[in-house]
Amino acid sequence: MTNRKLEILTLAQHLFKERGYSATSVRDIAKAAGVEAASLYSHINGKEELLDRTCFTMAERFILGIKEVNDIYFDAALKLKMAVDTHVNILSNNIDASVVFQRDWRHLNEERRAEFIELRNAYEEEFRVIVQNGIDEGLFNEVDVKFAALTILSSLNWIVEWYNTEGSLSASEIAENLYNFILTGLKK
Amino acid sequence: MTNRKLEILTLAQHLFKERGYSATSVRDIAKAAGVEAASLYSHINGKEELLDRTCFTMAERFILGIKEVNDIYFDAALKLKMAVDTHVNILSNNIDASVVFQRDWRHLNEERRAEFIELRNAYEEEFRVIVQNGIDEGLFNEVDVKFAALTILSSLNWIVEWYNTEGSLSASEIAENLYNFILTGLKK
DNA sequence: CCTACCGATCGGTAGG
DNA sequence: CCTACCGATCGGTAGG
Repeated sequence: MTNRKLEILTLAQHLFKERGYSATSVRDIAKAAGVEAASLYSHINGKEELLDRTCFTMAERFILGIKEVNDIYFDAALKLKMAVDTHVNILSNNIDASVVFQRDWRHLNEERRAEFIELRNAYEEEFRVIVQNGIDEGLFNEVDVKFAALTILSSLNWIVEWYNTEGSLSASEIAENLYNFILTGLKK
Repeated sequence: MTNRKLEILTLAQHLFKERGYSATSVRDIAKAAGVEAASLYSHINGKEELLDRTCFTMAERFILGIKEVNDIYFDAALKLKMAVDTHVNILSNNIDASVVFQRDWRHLNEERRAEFIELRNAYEEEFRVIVQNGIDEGLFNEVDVKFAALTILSSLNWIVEWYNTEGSLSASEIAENLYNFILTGLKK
């Protein structure tokens, strides 16, 4: 990918985040890039390619992250801690792309959408395995594993709605707070 | 609101949920209603009215729900339990509208969007107050109140992504699971 | 609720 | 990277 193409992709991701994929026109992206709409097509195949790259690049990042965590750590609680930390770090380092990844994957074409859902399921499965390990090791309560994994991921994903790089909490601090919340809850 | 208008609104909410507000055309809605696009305009003022009604009707439901909870209960843990139950019940009884409420409010016009954000903030504030009460009463850990309220709400809101009325868990069971998770976390 | 139609904008192409 | 342009579709209106 050329520098210029990456530049266009980054601009597009920002617009997609702000307005949504469908409500962002090729002309909006062109304007942000300082060129005419037609000129974009010497760099990209079409609008959908920008969505596709965003969704699959993010999916790869998340999957790579969780695989690394699972390779390095053995204790389920530590695995969960590191998985949360990795997830939050990927989100906070790619806020625009993360929102698109979470919200606009529905606009992928049928074939790619199916592939995307498979990748997302594989990622969620890794979280389920960690929770199951924790239960087997006697560390975690005997919760519904599927339910717990979804709840954990949803509490993580929402941060893209309010996270900003100039906020009082760093990504690592947010991850630590979230991990503590997931592990011990509100109760004193 | 006439029956026919409510019918059109319900059909629109379903399409908005599936495709997103921007990617749903007036003709899509008309087709679902079994009429020509022009015929819709004897019932509605425009596409945006359908979004507006959806967002604000849901906002009112949530706010009414939390006010009722705060009026009836005094103990912070019980308040939280009932707030979670009410929230999950509203979500599960209005899945289509809930998704639109959560995702597509961005497409409201500037003025209405500002009003909407205020309502949402007011709702979140009620959750913050409950968490703060719990801390003051010595029931809850001394967490960051704003952070905790956001995390609680995010873990609740995600259920619209996978909830289906024929699933093995009822809305009340889901609410109970979520409450237990929020209160005590994973740790044994 | 319909037919007929509006101007605006859409994603994208041809040709340079 | 541009000008010029394409057919398709958009939200919506006029008039019945």
